[in-house]
Order: sequence, then structure tokens, then C-alpha cells
Amino acid sequence: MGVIDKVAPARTGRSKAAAGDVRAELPLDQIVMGDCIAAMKALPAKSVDMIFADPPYNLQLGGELFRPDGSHVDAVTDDWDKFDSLKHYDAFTRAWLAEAHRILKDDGTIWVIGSYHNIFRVGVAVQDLGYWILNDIVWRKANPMPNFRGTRFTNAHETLIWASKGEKAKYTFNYRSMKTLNDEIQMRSDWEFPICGGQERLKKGGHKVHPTQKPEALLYRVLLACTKPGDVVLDPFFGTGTTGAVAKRLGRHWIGIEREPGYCAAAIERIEAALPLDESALATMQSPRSQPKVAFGVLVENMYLVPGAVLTDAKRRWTATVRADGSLSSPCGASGSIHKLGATLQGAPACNGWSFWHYEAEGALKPIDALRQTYLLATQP
Amino acid sequence: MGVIDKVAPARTGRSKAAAGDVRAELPLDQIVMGDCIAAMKALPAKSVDMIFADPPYNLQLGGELFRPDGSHVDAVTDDWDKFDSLKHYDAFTRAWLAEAHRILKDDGTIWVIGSYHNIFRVGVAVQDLGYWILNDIVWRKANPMPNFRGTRFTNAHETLIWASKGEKAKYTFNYRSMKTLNDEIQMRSDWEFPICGGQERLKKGGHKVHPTQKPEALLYRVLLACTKPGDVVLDPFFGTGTTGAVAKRLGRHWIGIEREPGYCAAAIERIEAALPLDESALATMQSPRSQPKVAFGVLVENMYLVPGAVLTDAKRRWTATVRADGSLSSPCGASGSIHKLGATLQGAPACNGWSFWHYEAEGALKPIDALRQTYLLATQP
DNA sequence: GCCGCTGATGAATCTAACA
DNA sequence: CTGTTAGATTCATCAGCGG
Repeated sequence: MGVIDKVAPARTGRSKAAAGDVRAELPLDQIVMGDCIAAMKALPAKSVDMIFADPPYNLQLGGELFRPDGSHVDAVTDDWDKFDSLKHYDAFTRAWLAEAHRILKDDGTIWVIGSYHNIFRVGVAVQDLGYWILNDIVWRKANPMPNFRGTRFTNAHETLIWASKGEKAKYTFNYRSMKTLNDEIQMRSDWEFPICGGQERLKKGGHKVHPTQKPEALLYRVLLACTKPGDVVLDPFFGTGTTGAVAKRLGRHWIGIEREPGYCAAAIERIEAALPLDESALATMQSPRSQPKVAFGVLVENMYLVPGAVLTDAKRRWTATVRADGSLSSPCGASGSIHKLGATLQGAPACNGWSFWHYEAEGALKPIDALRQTYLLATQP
Repeated sequence: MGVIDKVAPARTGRSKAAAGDVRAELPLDQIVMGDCIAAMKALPAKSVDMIFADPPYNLQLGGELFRPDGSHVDAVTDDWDKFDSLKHYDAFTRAWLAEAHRILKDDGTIWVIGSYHNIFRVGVAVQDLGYWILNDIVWRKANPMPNFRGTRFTNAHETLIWASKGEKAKYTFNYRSMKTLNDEIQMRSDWEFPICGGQERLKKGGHKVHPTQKPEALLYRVLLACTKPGDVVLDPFFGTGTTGAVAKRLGRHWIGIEREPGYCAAAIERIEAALPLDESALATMQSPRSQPKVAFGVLVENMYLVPGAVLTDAKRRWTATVRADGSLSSPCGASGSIHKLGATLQGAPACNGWSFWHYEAEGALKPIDALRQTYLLATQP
């Protein structure tokens, strides 16, 4: 881990790099010190699994302006008006978002956080560049700064945009982990966290090191939701390295880009002190989608259910008989797979046979999915 | 009150209309039936105090969607929500927002509601047209529709933009009213309301009249915050007249623009039936501060418990290890949420994990509920 | 009348693997 | 490329009904 000035330029002459090759070119677990867009240009295409970005949005607040390359503009001498500054902020936003699109793997996703000052411009750029928005997420601040002058509503939230590379693109979403994290209820699009303070807030000489340090809890949820252990996360506006610290804790690789040497130094010190969780703690609830599939017929072959056994739905409205090949037949003459027959009998477009069909055990009805779980426990190492 | 087809064209030849003159040209407490932009063009400049707009969201839905129980989701498939492209949507948005800017008094404000499908495009148009954003407001839905396929976060909120006519423009904000409405705490930028249902939801022949009817409580807060009695509120996408009904109850004048005759008829009937709120009804609209819920995962995210920590029941019969997503894993191989694993290990149908699981502190066992209480004390005002 | 159970429903960009 | 099949997936609220 460390700070580097420049990424080794990508070798040329390759018709198509293998995935391993691309990864070898990445400055894993390092900070690239320098201009955000220039540093991004040096990274290989389709190489990172997620990008988390907390771009500057102090434009118009302190009268600060940025050129498309992110460099600072002296507003007094340049005499720009508000519309010039919006235009240039848009150009800057599109430039780094376009590089991000190139660097992302096809099944990667991007997260961008902002406030009403900039998030609308970011959102339009995201859509115009072909990304496909999956959710907008609201970070509700448990303890926001009040509006001291009583002129507006307390500005008590920030907005995050989560997007895939395109409408049809695949992406990682650890649905079960999110549901578990939220006491077995689907995770919603509004998240409550305290603002970053206390021990977590980096300070030097009694002053905060970075004006907009994000809470680690926020990054924890983002990374847990949309990456897998070992994935690579890029943060092009690294600041004091919240993304890196959480990534290290969660067993993910990180790459930071940051212009200010002072922030880089604080980030390095902080990430070195972060302790990775051990492997058993990193295990998370798996979606049935990622578990090995068990065909219903396998349960019949292994005598978990005998051909001729009678199944019923939970309310005993229908019955069906198990046949030797793992299909079901109904007294009405219909037959098919557990899913198809369930759908046919209900007149529904689809049906999950595993939860629809039940068998009788000890006087109670149990879904046949319980048999599948028993089978999995008995056969999986 | 009634429906009219056309606004009388504004008289010309006046160098400058007095405020009273302009108001005389307004179709107060009436619905203008027709195209939104054409109808707006017929309204005089600088004549209304507030505009509330609920434009089409341009949802771009794919195929049919079914719930896990097989029932069909009645989605928004109306023609009025379909646009050829984002470019067309942007042109439409800029056209009506530009007219709105002309119609607004210099000290008036505009509110626009949307979702992530359209709100970023609306926000950019608002900024580009010279409006000055004062807040973005999040409507947190108490009872949103779940994500039935488990592919994203539950889309549980919508966003409103509140803007004045320009950076230096004056505007009305009833700070005291908002603070009173919120138990003497500054009103925040995130508001919780249930979606519109029950008796309030307009129905005809058992079916909803409008697919996206907004809750009156939402409009109530908007109008109470930013208008004074007697002010004029324009709603260019009137639908079934929620804005009109609430304006009438609060003693504000309203103007609606709506293209569909069916919606106009329903709105007229509804607004005629609207009565000023009595005190008890008012009380129900002031949402009491709800008891905050804390998920176990939140304690993990915020490091009240570290992944890898070992929990036990009060009699130390079972142990479990905390994992990164807030699930627990038992040495026997079972895993799940704090509630589920507690139930599994005891062979019970259910279990309150908060009182069942304990952690060791200062040599004694304490229920993890103690950590939850600590967290609540630290984060609640 | 109250309690509990059942069914319906809401602005939704809602699958993945294989033949 | 298309078509088919397996199989994964829901929370809060309200109306209606029966005990």
C-alpha cells in the first residue's frame, strides 16, 4: 500500500487482454496522487467492479469555479457568470463519468453522492452517457446541521445515484445480505446514518482534516450491497480514504485517486490502521440464486420423497402425485414439473413449486423446500 | 368554480398592468381543460404566488410484472407518460418550466415532484432556466410497493424540488408554521407520509380514477409552508385535483390545467365536496414522530458490535458469531438473522433476538438490546 | 362492537440459464 | 439471435367478512 504519482502506461499491441492481464495493470490498494481525470485515463478499460465517487460540489457556494479538467478558476479575473460555471461543471462531470464508464467492467456499477447543488447535473450526465439508473438512495442524516437563519427546511439528507453500465447490463446486488442487515425486511431506498463525527472524524491540530468526510457506515452498506470479497473498488475523489478503509475491512481491493498530498497522507495512515475482518465474519447470507441448484427429481432419486407420494398446497385446495421422473400429476389429468403444474392449477403465469407444494410430516404441512434444504445440508461440504 | 376551455386572452396595450388587473385576468378556482403549455401561455405574466407541478415521470417500464403470489401489478401505462426519447422529455420539461417562470410573481416559488426517472432532468432544467433551488425534499413513503423480484432496493421515496425565481428573489416560507407542525423542531427535508389510499383515494366502479393520485397531507404541508391565505396556486398537471382540494381547505385560490375530461370531472366533484378542515382532522395530518426502529445490522455498520464478535444466550447454551451483514452463524453450521437463528437453535417458531442474544461486557452478560438503546440515545435528538 | 383472518393493491425503468 | 424452462420473489394498509 502506498502513494504513487503515476500509473504505468498500459502496454499496447494486445488485441484483447485477458481479465488477469487487466488486473495486473491496476495499482491495487494504492493511492494515485494527481488529477482525477488524467489518472483515470491511465487505468485500463473494463477493469474495476465498482466506482464510488464523491465529487466536489462547492461550485457557487464559496464562489469557486472549476474548469472541465477540475482545475481551479479565479472567478474575479475570469469574470464568469452562473451559467458559465454550470456549463463547466457539466463538462467536468461528463469527462470523469465517461472515463469511469470505460474503466468499469461490463457488470460493474457506479455510485455517486451529492446534494441538490450538483446531483441533478450528475444524474443527467449519468443518463446521457448510457448508464442505467438502478436506484436513487437518500442518506437521511440523523443529526444534520440546523438551518440557523430559519429561511428554509433543514437540509437533512444527501442523495446517492446507483447505476449499471447500461439498460441490459448485469450487476451485483446482494439482496439477501441487505435483507438480513435490515431485520429480514427488504432494504429501502432511504438510509439513516449519523454524520461523521466523534472518534471516526479525522482531526489534526484540533481541526477536521477534510470538510466532507463520509461516515464509514454509509460505505459499508454500499460495498456490502454491490461487491463481492476480492472485488476492486475505485474512488476517483478519495479524500481521506473512507472508501479504502471500509474496503480493506470488508476484504475488497481499493484504488484511490486524490490530488491533495495532505489528504493522501491522512488516508494512508488511516487505512494502515484499519483491520480486515476475518473470513468467517465476511461470510454473508447467500441468495438461493447462488446456491447449487437441486432438481426436484434428485429428491425422488434419493428417496426424500417416494414416487406415489401425495403433495398438496398449503390450503389443501389441490393435490398431486409424485411420479418416478420427478414430475407431478393432478387428479384432474394435468401434469408437469412442480412449477408448471402449480402455475396451471392456479391459472397463474408462474409459480415457485418449492414453496407451493407441501408434504405431510408429523401431522403438519411442510413445503417441499424444507426437503431441499435437508438434502443440501446433507450433501454440501 | 368550474371547467373552462380557454382563458380569455390578455388585453394588450397596457405598458404595465397593476397587480389587481393581472389577477382579474386569472381563471380563479377553475380548471382550464386543454394542453398544459398552450393553457399556460394564455395566463398573464407575474400573476400567481405558487406553482405545484406533478408532471409525467416518463417511467419507461418494460413488460408485465407479477407479485410473488401471482397477482398482476397495475402499472402506469397511460399514453401521457410516454415520450419518444429523453431529448423529447427535456424539451417538454423546459417548455412548461419556462412558461411557469413567466407566470410566477417575482416572489413566488415553484414545487415539482418526481422520481429518479425524471427528477434529475427536471432539476437541471430548473437551474438552467434561472430558478434558484431552495431545498430538495424527500417524500418517504410509509408503505411503498416492494421490489417483487429482489433485484434492487425498495423504491421507497419520491423527490420534490422547491425553487424561487432567482438567486436574489424573495419568497414566502412560514418557518414558524413548519416548526409548530413538527413538535417544535425545525422541519427537515425528509417527510414521511403514507401513499394515497383508503377513503382518500378516488375510485370509480371499484377502480382508481387516477394512477398517481398524491396524498393530501403532502400538498397540505407544501401549501402551508409556502403560501399565505388568499394566495393563488397554479397546478399545470391537475389530474384529479389534489392541489385544488387542499387549497380550498386552506383558504387559498387555485387554478388547474388538465387535458383529460375524465380527470377534470372527478376533480370538480371532489373539490366541491371539500370542506375546511376541522381541528381534529388537522391533528391527524400532523404526523407524530414515529418510534424509530433499529435493525441489528445498523449496530454492526456503526461498530457497536464488530463482525466476528461472539454472542451467547443468557445461559450460555448456544453461541453465535456476528457476520458482516448482521447475520449470525452458529458453530453447528446454521445461520440467519438474530431472530431466525435464535428460533432455529431453540426449535421454537419465533424468537426475539434482541433479548435472547447477549454479549459480554465487564465480565457480565448483557442483552444486545442494551446496545440498541445506547445507539438510540446517541443518535436521537 | 371488537378481533382476527383473508384478499387486494400501490409512479416499478423487477431473472437467468440454456437449447 | 430467439424461445423455453427453471425457479426466485413482497410490505404496509385497508376493505370485507365471520366469529
